[in-house]
Amino acid sequence: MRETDFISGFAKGLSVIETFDETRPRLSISDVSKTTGLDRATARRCLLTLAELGYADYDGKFFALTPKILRLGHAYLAATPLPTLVQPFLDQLSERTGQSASASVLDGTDIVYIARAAQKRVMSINLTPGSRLPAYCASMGRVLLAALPETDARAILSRSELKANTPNTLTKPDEIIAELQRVRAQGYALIDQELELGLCSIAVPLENDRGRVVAALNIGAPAASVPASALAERYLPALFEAKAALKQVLR
Amino acid sequence: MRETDFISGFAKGLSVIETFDETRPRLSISDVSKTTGLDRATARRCLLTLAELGYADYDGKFFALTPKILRLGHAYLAATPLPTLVQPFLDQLSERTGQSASASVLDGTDIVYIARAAQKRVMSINLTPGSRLPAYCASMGRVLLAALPETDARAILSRSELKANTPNTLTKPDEIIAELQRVRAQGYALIDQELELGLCSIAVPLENDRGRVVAALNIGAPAASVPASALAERYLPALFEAKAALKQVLR
DNA sequence: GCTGTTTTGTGCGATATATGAACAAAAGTC
DNA sequence: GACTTTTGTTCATATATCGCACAAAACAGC
Repeated sequence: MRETDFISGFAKGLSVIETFDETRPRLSISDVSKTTGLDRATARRCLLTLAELGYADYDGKFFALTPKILRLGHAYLAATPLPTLVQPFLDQLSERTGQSASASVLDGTDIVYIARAAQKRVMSINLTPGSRLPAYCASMGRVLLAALPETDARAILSRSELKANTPNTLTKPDEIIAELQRVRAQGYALIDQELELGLCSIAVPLENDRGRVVAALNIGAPAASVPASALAERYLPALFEAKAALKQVLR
Repeated sequence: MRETDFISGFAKGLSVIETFDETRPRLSISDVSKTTGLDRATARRCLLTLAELGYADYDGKFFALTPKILRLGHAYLAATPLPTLVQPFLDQLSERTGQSASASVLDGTDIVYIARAAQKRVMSINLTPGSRLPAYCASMGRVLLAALPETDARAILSRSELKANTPNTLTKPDEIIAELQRVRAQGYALIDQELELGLCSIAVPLENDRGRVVAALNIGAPAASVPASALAERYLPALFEAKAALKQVLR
Protein backbone atom coordinates (compact mmCIF):
# COMPACT_ATOMS: atom_id res chain seq x y z
CA MET A 1 0.00 0.00 0.00
CA ARG A 2 1.20 3.46 -0.81
CA GLU A 3 1.71 6.10 1.83
CA THR A 4 -1.05 8.22 0.30
CA ASP A 5 -3.60 5.40 0.51
CA PHE A 6 -3.63 5.70 4.29
CA ILE A 7 -5.88 8.21 6.04
CA SER A 8 -4.00 8.99 9.20
CA GLY A 9 -6.80 11.14 10.56
CA PHE A 10 -9.09 8.10 10.45
CA ALA A 11 -6.51 5.91 12.13
CA LYS A 12 -5.97 8.49 14.83
CA GLY A 13 -9.68 8.78 15.43
CA LEU A 14 -10.03 5.03 15.84
CA SER A 15 -7.19 4.98 18.33
CA VAL A 16 -8.99 7.70 20.27
CA ILE A 17 -12.12 5.52 20.49
CA GLU A 18 -10.07 2.60 21.77
CA THR A 19 -8.61 4.79 24.48
CA PHE A 20 -11.88 4.55 26.39
CA ASP A 21 -12.21 1.50 28.61
CA GLU A 22 -13.47 0.42 32.02
CA THR A 23 -10.69 2.26 33.79
CA ARG A 24 -11.12 5.38 31.65
CA PRO A 25 -14.79 5.92 30.88
CA ARG A 26 -14.49 9.70 30.85
CA LEU A 27 -11.48 11.40 29.34
CA SER A 28 -10.29 14.97 28.95
CA ILE A 29 -8.44 16.15 25.89
CA SER A 30 -5.10 15.88 27.66
CA ASP A 31 -5.90 12.37 28.92
CA VAL A 32 -6.47 11.24 25.35
CA SER A 33 -3.41 13.10 24.15
CA LYS A 34 -1.21 11.40 26.74
CA THR A 35 -2.61 7.91 26.24
CA THR A 36 -2.58 7.93 22.46
CA GLY A 37 0.55 10.03 22.00
CA LEU A 38 -1.37 12.34 19.71
CA ASP A 39 -0.81 16.07 19.87
CA ARG A 40 -3.33 17.79 22.14
CA ALA A 41 -4.68 19.77 19.22
CA THR A 42 -5.21 16.60 17.19
CA ALA A 43 -6.77 14.68 20.07
CA ARG A 44 -9.13 17.58 20.57
CA ARG A 45 -10.17 17.56 16.93
CA CYS A 46 -10.79 13.81 17.01
CA LEU A 47 -12.91 14.12 20.15
CA LEU A 48 -14.89 17.07 18.83
CA THR A 49 -15.51 15.13 15.62
CA LEU A 50 -16.82 12.17 17.64
CA ALA A 51 -19.05 14.52 19.63
CA GLU A 52 -20.33 16.27 16.50
CA LEU A 53 -21.27 12.90 14.99
CA GLY A 54 -23.03 11.79 18.17
CA TYR A 55 -20.54 9.07 19.04
CA ALA A 56 -19.45 10.95 22.16
CA ASP A 57 -20.84 13.33 24.73
CA TYR A 58 -18.93 16.41 25.85
CA ASP A 59 -19.70 18.33 29.01
CA GLY A 60 -17.07 20.96 28.38
CA LYS A 61 -14.47 19.07 30.31
CA PHE A 62 -14.80 15.33 29.77
CA PHE A 63 -15.75 13.22 26.80
CA ALA A 64 -17.66 9.93 27.14
CA LEU A 65 -18.71 7.52 24.41
CA THR A 66 -22.41 7.18 23.59
CA PRO A 67 -24.30 4.03 22.63
CA LYS A 68 -24.07 5.10 19.01
CA ILE A 69 -20.55 3.68 19.11
CA LEU A 70 -22.14 0.23 19.35
CA ARG A 71 -23.22 0.64 15.73
CA LEU A 72 -19.63 0.08 14.74
CA GLY A 73 -19.17 -3.21 16.54
CA HIS A 74 -22.65 -4.24 15.56
CA ALA A 75 -21.72 -3.72 11.94
CA TYR A 76 -19.36 -6.66 12.36
CA LEU A 77 -21.68 -8.92 14.34
CA ALA A 78 -24.50 -8.35 11.89
CA ALA A 79 -22.32 -8.55 8.81
CA THR A 80 -20.47 -11.74 9.70
CA PRO A 81 -22.32 -15.01 9.16
CA LEU A 82 -20.32 -16.86 11.83
CA PRO A 83 -22.04 -15.48 14.96
CA THR A 84 -25.50 -16.09 13.51
CA LEU A 85 -24.63 -19.59 12.37
CA VAL A 86 -23.18 -20.76 15.68
CA GLN A 87 -25.81 -19.17 17.95
CA PRO A 88 -28.43 -21.94 17.65
CA PHE A 89 -25.78 -24.53 18.43
CA LEU A 90 -24.72 -22.58 21.50
CA ASP A 91 -28.32 -22.37 22.64
CA GLN A 92 -28.70 -26.10 22.22
CA LEU A 93 -25.43 -26.86 23.98
CA SER A 94 -26.31 -24.58 26.84
CA GLU A 95 -29.71 -26.14 27.22
CA ARG A 96 -28.49 -29.73 27.04
CA THR A 97 -25.66 -29.19 29.50
CA GLY A 98 -27.10 -26.55 31.79
CA GLN A 99 -23.86 -24.59 31.42
CA SER A 100 -22.76 -21.54 29.46
CA ALA A 101 -21.61 -22.08 25.88
CA SER A 102 -19.62 -19.57 23.86
CA ALA A 103 -17.83 -19.08 20.56
CA SER A 104 -14.83 -16.86 19.97
CA VAL A 105 -12.12 -15.93 17.51
CA LEU A 106 -8.57 -14.70 17.92
CA ASP A 107 -7.67 -11.03 17.72
CA GLY A 108 -4.06 -10.37 18.55
CA THR A 109 -3.30 -11.74 22.00
CA ASP A 110 -7.00 -11.91 22.93
CA ILE A 111 -9.93 -14.10 22.19
CA VAL A 112 -13.04 -12.15 21.24
CA TYR A 113 -16.46 -13.55 22.05
CA ILE A 114 -18.65 -13.52 18.98
CA ALA A 115 -21.66 -15.36 20.43
CA ARG A 116 -22.74 -16.78 23.74
CA ALA A 117 -25.58 -18.63 25.42
CA ALA A 118 -25.20 -17.90 29.11
CA GLN A 119 -26.55 -19.69 32.12
CA LYS A 120 -26.43 -18.30 35.62
CA ARG A 121 -23.35 -16.19 36.02
CA VAL A 122 -20.38 -18.02 37.48
CA MET A 123 -17.64 -15.69 36.38
CA SER A 124 -16.89 -12.46 38.13
CA ILE A 125 -16.96 -10.68 34.80
CA ASN A 126 -19.85 -10.47 32.42
CA LEU A 127 -19.11 -11.89 29.00
CA THR A 128 -21.00 -10.74 25.96
CA PRO A 129 -20.22 -10.70 22.25
CA GLY A 130 -17.28 -8.34 21.94
CA SER A 131 -15.83 -9.27 25.31
CA ARG A 132 -12.16 -10.16 25.33
CA LEU A 133 -10.02 -12.51 27.39
CA PRO A 134 -6.30 -13.20 27.13
CA ALA A 135 -5.82 -16.19 24.84
CA TYR A 136 -2.97 -17.83 26.79
CA CYS A 137 -5.12 -18.82 29.79
CA ALA A 138 -8.56 -19.42 28.22
CA SER A 139 -9.72 -22.75 26.86
CA MET A 140 -10.80 -21.26 23.53
CA GLY A 141 -7.55 -19.33 23.40
CA ARG A 142 -5.63 -22.57 23.74
CA VAL A 143 -7.38 -24.29 20.85
CA LEU A 144 -7.05 -21.19 18.66
CA LEU A 145 -3.35 -20.85 19.47
CA ALA A 146 -2.89 -24.58 18.93
CA ALA A 147 -4.27 -24.16 15.43
CA LEU A 148 -1.45 -21.76 14.51
CA PRO A 149 2.08 -22.65 13.44
CA GLU A 150 4.22 -22.78 16.57
CA THR A 151 6.22 -19.70 15.60
CA ASP A 152 3.02 -17.66 15.30
CA ALA A 153 1.77 -18.95 18.65
CA ARG A 154 5.09 -18.08 20.23
CA ALA A 155 4.96 -14.61 18.76
CA ILE A 156 1.53 -14.04 20.28
CA LEU A 157 2.66 -15.38 23.65
CA SER A 158 5.68 -13.10 23.58
CA ARG A 159 3.36 -10.14 23.13
CA SER A 160 1.00 -11.37 25.89
CA GLU A 161 1.21 -10.28 29.47
CA LEU A 162 1.48 -13.74 31.02
CA LYS A 163 0.27 -13.15 34.52
CA ALA A 164 -0.78 -15.73 37.09
CA ASN A 165 -4.47 -15.04 37.62
CA THR A 166 -4.59 -18.05 39.94
CA PRO A 167 -2.02 -20.51 41.29
CA ASN A 168 -3.00 -22.80 38.41
CA THR A 169 -2.22 -20.37 35.59
CA LEU A 170 0.50 -21.44 33.18
CA THR A 171 2.76 -18.42 32.68
CA LYS A 172 5.94 -19.81 31.11
CA PRO A 173 5.85 -19.72 27.29
CA ASP A 174 7.44 -23.18 27.08
CA GLU A 175 4.84 -24.67 29.40
CA ILE A 176 2.09 -23.15 27.32
CA ILE A 177 3.62 -24.30 24.03
CA ALA A 178 3.87 -27.82 25.43
CA GLU A 179 0.22 -27.62 26.46
CA LEU A 180 -0.70 -26.42 22.96
CA GLN A 181 0.90 -29.56 21.53
CA ARG A 182 -1.22 -31.68 23.86
CA VAL A 183 -4.30 -29.69 22.84
CA ARG A 184 -3.51 -30.21 19.17
CA ALA A 185 -3.03 -33.94 19.68
CA GLN A 186 -6.19 -34.53 21.71
CA GLY A 187 -8.40 -32.13 19.80
CA TYR A 188 -9.64 -30.12 22.76
CA ALA A 189 -8.38 -27.85 25.54
CA LEU A 190 -9.17 -28.09 29.22
CA ILE A 191 -8.74 -25.19 31.61
CA ASP A 192 -8.90 -25.80 35.34
CA GLN A 193 -9.19 -22.45 37.12
CA GLU A 194 -6.37 -20.73 35.26
CA LEU A 195 -8.35 -17.60 34.54
CA GLU A 196 -10.34 -17.37 37.71
CA LEU A 197 -10.67 -19.58 40.76
CA GLY A 198 -13.82 -21.66 40.69
CA LEU A 199 -14.14 -21.70 36.91
CA CYS A 200 -13.18 -24.47 34.53
CA SER A 201 -13.91 -24.90 30.87
CA ILE A 202 -13.42 -27.08 27.85
CA ALA A 203 -13.07 -25.96 24.24
CA VAL A 204 -12.87 -27.45 20.77
CA PRO A 205 -11.78 -25.82 17.51
CA LEU A 206 -14.44 -25.08 14.89
CA GLU A 207 -13.39 -25.89 11.35
CA ASN A 208 -14.93 -24.84 8.10
CA ASP A 209 -15.69 -27.27 5.30
CA ARG A 210 -12.10 -27.08 4.10
CA GLY A 211 -10.73 -27.98 7.54
CA ARG A 212 -9.44 -24.53 8.45
CA VAL A 213 -9.95 -23.50 12.08
CA VAL A 214 -12.19 -20.42 12.02
CA ALA A 215 -13.32 -20.16 15.65
CA ALA A 216 -13.53 -22.01 18.95
CA LEU A 217 -16.46 -23.35 20.92
CA ASN A 218 -16.50 -23.88 24.65
CA ILE A 219 -18.49 -24.82 27.69
CA GLY A 220 -17.67 -23.22 31.01
CA ALA A 221 -18.75 -24.57 34.37
CA PRO A 222 -18.28 -23.80 38.06
CA ALA A 223 -15.49 -25.98 39.41
CA ALA A 224 -17.61 -26.66 42.46
CA SER A 225 -20.35 -28.39 40.51
CA VAL A 226 -18.26 -30.00 37.76
CA PRO A 227 -14.63 -30.86 38.49
CA ALA A 228 -12.31 -30.28 35.58
CA SER A 229 -11.60 -33.99 35.39
CA ALA A 230 -15.25 -34.63 34.57
CA LEU A 231 -15.55 -31.97 31.87
CA ALA A 232 -14.25 -34.04 28.99
CA GLU A 233 -16.35 -37.08 29.73
CA ARG A 234 -19.47 -35.05 30.32
CA TYR A 235 -19.36 -32.37 27.63
CA LEU A 236 -16.98 -33.49 24.90
CA PRO A 237 -19.54 -35.60 23.02
CA ALA A 238 -21.93 -32.66 22.72
CA LEU A 239 -19.11 -30.32 21.71
CA PHE A 240 -17.90 -32.70 19.02
CA GLU A 241 -21.43 -33.13 17.73
CA ALA A 242 -21.84 -29.38 17.39
CA LYS A 243 -18.42 -29.14 15.79
CA ALA A 244 -19.30 -31.78 13.20
CA ALA A 245 -22.63 -30.17 12.38
CA LEU A 246 -21.04 -26.74 12.04
CA LYS A 247 -18.32 -28.05 9.78
CA GLN A 248 -21.00 -28.59 7.14
CA VAL A 249 -22.33 -25.05 7.25
CA LEU A 250 -19.14 -23.02 7.72
CA ARG A 251 -17.62 -21.93 4.50
CA MET B 1 -17.77 24.03 16.73
CA ARG B 2 -15.57 25.53 14.11
CA GLU B 3 -15.22 24.03 10.68
CA THR B 4 -11.55 23.28 11.29
CA ASP B 5 -12.27 21.28 14.45
CA PHE B 6 -13.90 18.57 12.37
CA ILE B 7 -11.86 15.78 10.81
CA SER B 8 -13.87 14.80 7.78
CA GLY B 9 -11.56 11.89 6.99
CA PHE B 10 -12.44 10.37 10.33
CA ALA B 11 -16.16 10.92 9.83
CA LYS B 12 -15.96 9.37 6.38
CA GLY B 13 -14.12 6.35 7.73
CA LEU B 14 -16.77 5.77 10.38
CA SER B 15 -19.52 5.96 7.78
CA VAL B 16 -17.64 3.32 5.79
CA ILE B 17 -17.65 0.98 8.80
CA GLU B 18 -21.39 1.47 9.25
CA THR B 19 -21.95 0.53 5.62
CA PHE B 20 -21.35 -3.11 6.48
CA ASP B 21 -24.42 -4.99 7.74
CA GLU B 22 -26.22 -8.31 7.45
CA THR B 23 -27.23 -7.62 3.87
CA ARG B 24 -23.76 -6.36 2.93
CA PRO B 25 -21.11 -8.36 4.73
CA ARG B 26 -18.60 -8.11 1.90
CA LEU B 27 -18.20 -4.92 -0.08
CA SER B 28 -16.09 -3.77 -2.98
CA ILE B 29 -14.71 -0.28 -3.30
CA SER B 30 -17.51 0.76 -5.66
CA ASP B 31 -20.16 -0.73 -3.37
CA VAL B 32 -18.94 1.42 -0.51
CA SER B 33 -18.64 4.45 -2.75
CA LYS B 34 -22.22 4.06 -3.95
CA THR B 35 -23.73 3.41 -0.52
CA THR B 36 -21.91 6.15 1.33
CA GLY B 37 -21.83 8.68 -1.47
CA LEU B 38 -18.09 9.07 -0.98
CA ASP B 39 -15.79 9.45 -3.93
CA ARG B 40 -14.37 6.12 -5.04
CA ALA B 41 -10.85 7.26 -4.33
CA THR B 42 -11.87 8.24 -0.81
CA ALA B 43 -13.82 5.06 -0.15
CA ARG B 44 -10.80 3.10 -1.34
CA ARG B 45 -8.46 4.98 0.99
CA CYS B 46 -10.81 4.43 3.95
CA LEU B 47 -11.06 0.72 3.21
CA LEU B 48 -7.31 0.34 2.73
CA THR B 49 -6.77 2.18 6.00
CA LEU B 50 -9.15 -0.22 7.77
CA ALA B 51 -7.34 -3.17 6.22
CA GLU B 52 -3.92 -1.80 7.13
CA LEU B 53 -5.02 -1.38 10.74
CA GLY B 54 -6.48 -4.90 10.87
CA TYR B 55 -10.09 -3.79 11.13
CA ALA B 56 -10.89 -5.27 7.74
CA ASP B 57 -9.73 -8.09 5.47
CA TYR B 58 -9.13 -7.53 1.79
CA ASP B 59 -8.90 -10.31 -0.77
CA GLY B 60 -8.08 -7.97 -3.63
CA LYS B 61 -11.73 -7.60 -4.53
CA PHE B 62 -13.92 -7.49 -1.43
CA PHE B 63 -13.49 -6.03 2.01
CA ALA B 64 -14.97 -7.62 5.14
CA LEU B 65 -14.78 -6.40 8.72
CA THR B 66 -12.70 -8.37 11.22
CA PRO B 67 -13.47 -9.01 14.89
CA LYS B 68 -11.04 -6.25 15.78
CA ILE B 69 -13.89 -3.88 14.97
CA LEU B 70 -15.59 -5.15 18.13
CA ARG B 71 -12.95 -3.31 20.13
CA LEU B 72 -14.71 -0.10 19.21
CA GLY B 73 -18.14 -1.06 20.48
CA HIS B 74 -16.58 -2.80 23.43
CA ALA B 75 -14.89 0.43 24.38
CA TYR B 76 -18.35 1.76 25.11
CA LEU B 77 -19.72 -1.28 26.92
CA ALA B 78 -16.63 -1.51 29.09
CA ALA B 79 -16.34 2.23 29.65
CA THR B 80 -19.93 2.91 30.59
CA PRO B 81 -20.99 2.06 34.13
CA LEU B 82 -24.63 1.53 33.17
CA PRO B 83 -24.36 -1.92 31.55
CA THR B 84 -22.25 -3.26 34.41
CA LEU B 85 -24.56 -1.82 37.04
CA VAL B 86 -27.76 -3.20 35.57
CA GLN B 87 -26.44 -6.65 34.67
CA PRO B 88 -26.82 -8.24 38.13
CA PHE B 89 -30.39 -6.96 38.30
CA LEU B 90 -31.15 -8.47 34.91
CA ASP B 91 -29.69 -11.78 36.03
CA GLN B 92 -31.85 -11.72 39.12
CA LEU B 93 -34.97 -10.73 37.18
CA SER B 94 -34.36 -13.41 34.62
CA GLU B 95 -33.86 -16.04 37.28
CA ARG B 96 -36.89 -15.04 39.33
CA THR B 97 -39.23 -14.86 36.37
CA GLY B 98 -37.80 -17.53 34.12
CA GLN B 99 -37.97 -15.04 31.23
CA SER B 100 -35.44 -12.88 29.39
CA ALA B 101 -34.63 -9.50 30.92
CA SER B 102 -32.91 -6.67 29.05
CA ALA B 103 -31.83 -3.06 29.35
CA SER B 104 -31.57 -0.55 26.53
CA VAL B 105 -31.11 3.10 25.69
CA LEU B 106 -32.32 5.24 22.81
CA ASP B 107 -30.14 6.00 19.80
CA GLY B 108 -31.99 7.90 17.11
CA THR B 109 -35.07 5.92 16.10
CA ASP B 110 -33.72 2.70 17.61
CA ILE B 111 -33.33 1.22 21.03
CA VAL B 112 -29.89 -0.26 21.62
CA TYR B 113 -29.49 -3.21 23.95
CA ILE B 114 -26.78 -2.51 26.50
CA ALA B 115 -27.23 -5.61 28.67
CA ARG B 116 -29.31 -8.75 28.66
CA ALA B 117 -29.95 -11.92 30.62
CA ALA B 118 -31.49 -14.33 28.17
CA GLN B 119 -33.52 -17.43 28.72
CA LYS B 120 -34.35 -19.87 26.02
CA ARG B 121 -34.71 -18.04 22.76
CA VAL B 122 -38.24 -17.05 21.88
CA MET B 123 -37.53 -14.38 19.33
CA SER B 124 -36.55 -15.17 15.80
CA ILE B 125 -33.63 -12.80 16.11
CA ASN B 126 -30.78 -13.05 18.55
CA LEU B 127 -30.45 -10.06 20.81
CA THR B 128 -27.13 -9.16 22.36
CA PRO B 129 -25.65 -5.94 23.69
CA GLY B 130 -25.40 -3.69 20.65
CA SER B 131 -28.48 -5.12 19.00
CA ARG B 132 -31.02 -2.60 17.79
CA LEU B 133 -34.79 -2.61 17.44
CA PRO B 134 -37.09 0.13 16.20
CA ALA B 135 -38.26 2.13 19.22
CA TYR B 136 -41.84 2.69 18.05
CA CYS B 137 -42.91 -0.94 18.42
CA ALA B 138 -40.74 -2.19 21.30
CA SER B 139 -41.76 -2.00 24.95
CA MET B 140 -38.51 -0.34 26.01
CA GLY B 141 -38.80 1.99 23.05
CA ARG B 142 -42.23 3.06 24.26
CA VAL B 143 -41.04 3.98 27.75
CA LEU B 144 -37.98 5.77 26.39
CA LEU B 145 -40.08 7.74 23.91
CA ALA B 146 -42.63 8.47 26.63
CA ALA B 147 -39.86 10.06 28.68
CA LEU B 148 -39.21 12.64 25.96
CA PRO B 149 -41.15 15.86 25.35
CA GLU B 150 -43.91 15.07 22.89
CA THR B 151 -42.33 17.16 20.12
CA ASP B 152 -39.10 15.15 20.38
CA ALA B 153 -41.02 11.87 20.36
CA ARG B 154 -42.96 13.01 17.31
CA ALA B 155 -39.75 13.98 15.58
CA ILE B 156 -38.33 10.51 16.16
CA LEU B 157 -41.53 8.86 14.95
CA SER B 158 -41.48 10.98 11.83
CA ARG B 159 -38.01 9.69 11.07
CA SER B 160 -39.01 6.08 11.81
CA GLU B 161 -40.16 3.61 9.23
CA LEU B 162 -43.46 2.69 10.86
CA LYS B 163 -44.18 -0.70 9.38
CA ALA B 164 -46.70 -3.25 10.56
CA ASN B 165 -44.57 -6.19 11.65
CA THR B 166 -47.74 -7.94 12.79
CA PRO B 167 -51.48 -7.15 12.63
CA ASN B 168 -51.09 -5.69 16.15
CA THR B 169 -48.41 -3.15 15.34
CA LEU B 170 -49.36 0.49 15.87
CA THR B 171 -48.20 2.40 12.81
CA LYS B 172 -50.04 5.72 12.97
CA PRO B 173 -48.02 8.43 14.75
CA ASP B 174 -51.11 9.68 16.56
CA GLU B 175 -51.96 6.22 17.85
CA ILE B 176 -48.43 5.82 19.12
CA ILE B 177 -48.37 9.27 20.73
CA ALA B 178 -51.64 8.43 22.51
CA GLU B 179 -50.11 5.17 23.68
CA LEU B 180 -47.05 7.07 24.94
CA GLN B 181 -49.33 9.22 27.09
CA ARG B 182 -50.86 6.07 28.59
CA VAL B 183 -47.38 4.68 29.18
CA ARG B 184 -46.30 7.89 30.89
CA ALA B 185 -49.37 7.86 33.11
CA GLN B 186 -49.16 4.21 34.16
CA GLY B 187 -45.37 4.07 34.43
CA TYR B 188 -44.84 1.05 32.20
CA ALA B 189 -45.31 -0.10 28.62
CA LEU B 190 -46.92 -3.29 27.44
CA ILE B 191 -46.35 -4.75 23.99
CA ASP B 192 -48.54 -7.55 22.73
CA GLN B 193 -46.98 -9.05 19.62
CA GLU B 194 -46.33 -5.78 17.83
CA LEU B 195 -42.76 -6.63 16.92
CA GLU B 196 -43.16 -10.30 16.25
CA LEU B 197 -46.04 -12.73 16.55
CA GLY B 198 -45.80 -14.84 19.69
CA LEU B 199 -43.78 -12.34 21.67
CA CYS B 200 -44.99 -9.93 24.30
CA SER B 201 -43.07 -7.78 26.72
CA ILE B 202 -43.33 -5.25 29.50
CA ALA B 203 -40.93 -2.41 30.21
CA VAL B 204 -40.33 0.26 32.84
CA PRO B 205 -38.13 3.36 32.66
CA LEU B 206 -34.93 3.42 34.70
CA GLU B 207 -34.26 6.69 36.45
CA ASN B 208 -31.08 7.98 38.01
CA ASP B 209 -30.98 9.49 41.48
CA ARG B 210 -32.12 12.84 40.08
CA GLY B 211 -35.17 11.31 38.42
CA ARG B 212 -33.91 11.52 34.86
CA VAL B 213 -34.75 8.54 32.62
CA VAL B 214 -31.43 7.02 31.56
CA ALA B 215 -32.48 3.63 30.22
CA ALA B 216 -35.30 1.10 30.09
CA LEU B 217 -35.69 -2.35 31.59
CA ASN B 218 -37.91 -5.08 30.23
CA ILE B 219 -39.05 -8.64 30.46
CA GLY B 220 -40.02 -10.48 27.32
CA ALA B 221 -42.07 -13.65 27.25
CA PRO B 222 -43.63 -16.01 24.72
CA ALA B 223 -47.27 -15.04 24.26
CA ALA B 224 -48.17 -18.73 24.36
CA SER B 225 -46.96 -19.19 27.93
CA VAL B 226 -47.78 -15.75 29.34
CA PRO B 227 -50.64 -13.78 27.78
CA ALA B 228 -49.98 -10.06 27.57
CA SER B 229 -52.84 -9.44 29.98
CA ALA B 230 -50.95 -11.37 32.69
CA LEU B 231 -47.62 -9.62 32.20
CA ALA B 232 -48.27 -6.63 34.43
CA GLU B 233 -49.65 -8.61 37.31
CA ARG B 234 -46.91 -11.18 37.13
CA TYR B 235 -43.76 -9.17 36.41
CA LEU B 236 -44.42 -5.56 37.31
CA PRO B 237 -43.59 -5.96 41.03
CA ALA B 238 -40.16 -7.39 40.23
CA LEU B 239 -39.52 -4.72 37.60
CA PHE B 240 -40.46 -1.92 39.99
CA GLU B 241 -38.25 -3.43 42.69
CA ALA B 242 -35.27 -3.48 40.33
CA LYS B 243 -36.09 0.03 39.21
CA ALA B 244 -36.17 1.31 42.79
CA ALA B 245 -32.91 -0.39 43.68
CA LEU B 246 -31.19 0.94 40.56
CA LYS B 247 -32.41 4.46 41.22
CA GLN B 248 -30.05 4.52 44.21
CA VAL B 249 -26.97 3.50 42.27
CA LEU B 250 -27.48 5.35 38.97
CA ARG B 251 -25.89 8.72 38.95
C1' DG C 1 -11.91 -12.79 -29.15
C1' DC C 2 -13.90 -8.60 -29.78
C1' DT C 3 -16.72 -4.56 -27.99
C1' DG C 4 -19.14 -2.07 -24.65
C1' DT C 5 -19.56 -1.63 -19.74
C1' DT C 6 -18.16 -1.59 -15.20
C1' DT C 7 -14.73 -1.51 -11.81
C1' DT C 8 -10.30 -0.31 -10.05
C1' DG C 9 -5.82 2.32 -9.79
C1' DT C 10 -3.16 6.76 -10.10
C1' DG C 11 -1.33 11.67 -10.90
C1' DC C 12 -2.24 16.27 -9.87
C1' DG C 13 -3.92 20.83 -8.48
C1' DA C 14 -7.03 22.72 -5.06
C1' DT C 15 -8.29 22.29 -0.53
C1' DA C 16 -8.37 20.62 4.15
C1' DT C 17 -5.72 18.88 8.04
C1' DA C 18 -1.78 18.33 11.42
C1' DT C 19 1.59 20.42 13.90
C1' DG C 20 3.89 22.80 17.62
C1' DA C 21 4.56 27.08 19.51
C1' DA C 22 2.26 30.74 21.87
C1' DC C 23 -1.24 32.37 24.62
C1' DA C 24 -5.17 32.01 27.98
C1' DA C 25 -7.45 29.94 31.53
C1' DA C 26 -7.87 26.72 35.31
C1' DA C 27 -6.26 23.93 38.81
C1' DG C 28 -3.19 22.74 42.17
C1' DT C 29 0.68 24.11 45.77
C1' DC C 30 2.68 26.28 49.28
C1' DG D 1 -2.72 35.29 47.32
C1' DA D 2 1.29 34.48 44.48
C1' DC D 3 3.55 30.84 42.22
C1' DT D 4 3.83 26.69 39.57
C1' DT D 5 1.77 23.29 36.81
C1' DT D 6 -1.60 21.52 34.03
C1' DT D 7 -5.07 22.06 30.56
C1' DG D 8 -7.56 24.07 26.68
C1' DT D 9 -7.56 26.96 22.60
C1' DT D 10 -5.84 29.59 18.66
C1' DC D 11 -3.00 30.50 14.79
C1' DA D 12 0.29 30.30 10.82
C1' DT D 13 2.26 27.23 7.93
C1' DA D 14 4.08 22.81 6.29
C1' DT D 15 2.01 18.76 4.95
C1' DA D 16 -1.42 15.41 3.71
C1' DT D 17 -5.89 14.48 1.77
C1' DC D 18 -9.72 15.11 -1.67
C1' DG D 19 -11.93 14.53 -5.75
C1' DC D 20 -11.56 14.96 -10.48
C1' DA D 21 -9.95 13.17 -14.82
C1' DC D 22 -7.73 9.80 -17.10
C1' DA D 23 -5.66 5.06 -17.67
C1' DA D 24 -5.76 0.34 -16.93
C1' DA D 25 -7.87 -3.74 -15.92
C1' DA D 26 -11.70 -6.93 -15.26
C1' DC D 27 -16.05 -8.44 -16.77
C1' DA D 28 -20.24 -9.48 -19.75
C1' DG D 29 -22.59 -10.43 -23.78
C1' DC D 30 -22.39 -11.98 -27.99
